[in-house]
Amino acid sequence: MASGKLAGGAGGPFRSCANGICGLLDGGPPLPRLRSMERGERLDTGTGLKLWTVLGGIVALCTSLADGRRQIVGLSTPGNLFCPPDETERLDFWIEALAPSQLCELDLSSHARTIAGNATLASELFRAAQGQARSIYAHLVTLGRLDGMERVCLFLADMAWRIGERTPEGCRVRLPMAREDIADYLGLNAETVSRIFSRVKKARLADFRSPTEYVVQDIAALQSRAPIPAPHRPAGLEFEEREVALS
Amino acid sequence: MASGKLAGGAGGPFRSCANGICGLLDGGPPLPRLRSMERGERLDTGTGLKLWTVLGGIVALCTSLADGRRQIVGLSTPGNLFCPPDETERLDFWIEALAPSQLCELDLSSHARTIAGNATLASELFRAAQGQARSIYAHLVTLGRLDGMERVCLFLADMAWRIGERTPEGCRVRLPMAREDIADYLGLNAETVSRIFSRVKKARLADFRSPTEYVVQDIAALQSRAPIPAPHRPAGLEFEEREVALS
DNA sequence: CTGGGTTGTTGATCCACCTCAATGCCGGGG
DNA sequence: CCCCGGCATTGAGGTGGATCAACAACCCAG
Repeated sequence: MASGKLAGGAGGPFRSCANGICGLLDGGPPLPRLRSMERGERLDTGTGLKLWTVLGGIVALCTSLADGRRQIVGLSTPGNLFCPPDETERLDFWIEALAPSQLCELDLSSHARTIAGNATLASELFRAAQGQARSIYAHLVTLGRLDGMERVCLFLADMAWRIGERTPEGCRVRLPMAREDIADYLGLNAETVSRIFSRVKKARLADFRSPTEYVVQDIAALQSRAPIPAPHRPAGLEFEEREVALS
Repeated sequence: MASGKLAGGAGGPFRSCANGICGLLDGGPPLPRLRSMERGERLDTGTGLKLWTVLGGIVALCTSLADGRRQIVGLSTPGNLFCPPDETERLDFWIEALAPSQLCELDLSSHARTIAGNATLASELFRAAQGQARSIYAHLVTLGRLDGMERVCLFLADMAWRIGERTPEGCRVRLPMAREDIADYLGLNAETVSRIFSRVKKARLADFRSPTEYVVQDIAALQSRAPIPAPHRPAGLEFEEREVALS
């Protein structure tokens, strides 16, 4: 009999990651591995089931096409947990730091039997994957049906929720990624992103203090420029804070 | 002690769906519910965890935006298993038949405790969700980075793998959905889809015998028009055929 | 067979975004 | 200090796909 939290809690993401999931594994090797990544550094996801938590910075899950076009399929900011597709059916995925980042890797590939034998762990993983699917769907609709202005407003609002800090003059965001990266996430190109930023500023939806910093007075107004809402909670695979009783 | 198959097998998808998953539930009510849907008919996904298998026809998982734009986020053809996002965070999803279809619904919402207590079932669900995520990622890259011609070629090749029948003159496909539906799946509009079909025919990549039927000589050539491959296996949440020992 | 509704095709036009190119800005190193 | 490389911004011009509209093909009912 044991008990643990799967996320959040006093220890922060790393502690909870280690305490929560690892507590569910029966006596394997000490699993969590801490990594630091420079901007632009890539990490191969390899084979087998792995989970990552972002401790600091911002990382992207990326793919590229045969001709070099890149698409970022997901962003993770501190507190997010994510899990790349384990089998890459000729689409190769990698993890890339868009700014200096720290993350924690949990390699579960040698614990397939543990997972198959631990219902609590397996159903938590299932719940988490369901949550992740939800945010991919939202991104998919964004790419399929929204125009540039709508995509950018949604993105700026999303980043404000994720990493903005409240100040007396509004929500201040230090943008930790380049225009190129934003473009590859939104299915646009860097020049278009830059142009739309100028339009956003002119429309007073966000105030750009520098290329890497903006202040939003009214996040709701910003995201209502798009006909679907941005998630108020950070997107990505994430465990909710709740107790789970283990058997 | 019991044993079952989670998909495929002699009984076809319905039997396996009933035999497999239901066999994993401890004595609840007989769960699988058979539904017939007319073209255009919608089915609300409701709340709670539900799984569907398609027995015949073709169904789509759809969303729409505040201004009416529709996006089809996934297609399911016979043999596919799918699972809509359970919580619709202000994005409303529904299931829509694009042609007369039959499907089988498994309502697991009252079996949360069973899932949390049955490691085999929970880890199968997790594996299935992982597989579903993989196909959403592929679709996301399609919408983010491919042009119209590439999207359409990938789609035609995908449909050939899913529902084509081999004939001496090539792979013959009866297209069970309207141009509008294809457009909403590919993030285009109906006129553009029609125009691109004409280009595909002119390029002899596929031979349209009628608006709803085409023959492909070389599926590989078709999908190689796009820089990423179409999945050879039908996309969507799908259980592989394999035995699972239950405890 | 005929008429009406639905769906598919094709054309003309427009516009959002891409591409290419020039310039500006900033930080680091000699 | 200047120079240089990387990134952001802005402009000019081209294009793929959307929009609007006309028409053709087909299905079904009467």
